[in-house]
Amino acid sequence: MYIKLSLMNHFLKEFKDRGYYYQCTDEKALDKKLNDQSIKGYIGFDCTAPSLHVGSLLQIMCLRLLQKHGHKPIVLLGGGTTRIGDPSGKDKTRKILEDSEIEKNIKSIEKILKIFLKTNDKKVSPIFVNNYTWLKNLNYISFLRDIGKHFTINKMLSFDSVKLRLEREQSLSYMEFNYMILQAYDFLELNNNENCLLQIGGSDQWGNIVNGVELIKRHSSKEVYGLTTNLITLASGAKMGKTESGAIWLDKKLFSVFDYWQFWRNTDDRDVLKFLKMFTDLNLIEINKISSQDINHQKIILANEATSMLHGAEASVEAAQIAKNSFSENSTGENLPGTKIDKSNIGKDIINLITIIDKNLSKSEIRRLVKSNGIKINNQNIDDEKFIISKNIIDKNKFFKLSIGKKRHFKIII
RNA sequence: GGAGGGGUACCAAAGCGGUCAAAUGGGGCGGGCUGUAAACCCGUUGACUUCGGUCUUCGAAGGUUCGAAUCCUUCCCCCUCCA
Repeated sequence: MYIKLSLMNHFLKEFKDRGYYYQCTDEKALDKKLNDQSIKGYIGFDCTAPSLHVGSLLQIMCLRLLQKHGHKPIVLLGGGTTRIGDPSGKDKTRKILEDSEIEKNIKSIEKILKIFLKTNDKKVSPIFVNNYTWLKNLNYISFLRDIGKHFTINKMLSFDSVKLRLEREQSLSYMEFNYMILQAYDFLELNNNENCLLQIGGSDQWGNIVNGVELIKRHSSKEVYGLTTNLITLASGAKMGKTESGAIWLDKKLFSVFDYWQFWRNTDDRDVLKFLKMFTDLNLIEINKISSQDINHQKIILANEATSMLHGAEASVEAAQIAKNSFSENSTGENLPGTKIDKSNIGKDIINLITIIDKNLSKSEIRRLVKSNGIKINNQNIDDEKFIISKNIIDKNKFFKLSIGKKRHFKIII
């Protein structure tokens, strides 16, 4: 009995200690609820993108934390609401996706979430729902009578997502205007069907979440809770999860394991402790100990933890090994993931070769790289743009190492 | 509806007949220093190039001119103030 209680206990405390907490509809009541019983809590995921990226990782960590404390996470995939588009924080109506695309997105997003929420404990195994299943069949008249009557336009107009749009005189379609009602209805639906008592979301979701809580109070006279997470601010002021070169995807098809590991390894010194707390399973006492160690060591721990959580321990170790090898001076590149090229490429010059390796680089850019000592073959600087890929550079194992800048290394297999 | 201001490269913002592939800042990229960090310093930042140049860019389409981002016409889109 004692053990069971302690497992459930202090979800909110840890939620705060890890730096997730932003606000809560009724903190005391929720804390009591969470400590008294195992509940179900949900987070909704938008299905606009082909996968999830690091920007959604905090929400995923919240669901994991629920599990850790003996609560059951519900993943709501916004198959229905994605067809409408959340106006929060957006100036313009988003382009509406094709149904087939949304379905495809849902599948790959679900796949990622299943990795993070995998557990042998049935009591906390995740429930996946798609709000399209209930939204698609809504009857307009009865919806307006049952649900619509609980919303006043006066109040709806006061929400930031709506207000900001109107203030800037940017059009807000009636369709989008309904988004918040649908999200509130989702909560009601989950409360009815699953007895879900909690919705978690980013701080920008506060308005939508509160709507759900209030709808349930009015419609079903039941008390449920909303909890929001901090917006992550990086030391550099940039947005978490997006880099110049694009999003940090959680799908290895879109963003390789090695790059993912590197992403964490390259964390700004000032963000390391924050990230260890937010994005690893290490307990806080342990993190505290780690934080006094060498900063680079801390980053490696962060990278290992974050990568193995998503891609598995084995892949993480491999990535760490590749990193170790590729950043040591005399690495032959043997351990790098290989890129195969056709042997007809022997005899081509360096410019044309790199065109094949990175299709985003233009020939002018490659020329510039060569001129500014940015290209290496087998750790040798290439300063002639007419350098020909000849047989002499190829190792007996039929590969050579190509480096673009200091951080991008390729094992080119012929 | 009335009056005015504006759309320039990834972003912000100068240029307002030739010397403009377009100042400056931010961002990016490469190099240096270091620790695969930050800060800082240097270089670079349309494409193609036989490195001589060539081609495409300043909201869109036309026009004037030897010559236009710059002048004219039409159109599209934004913003501010008044009603």
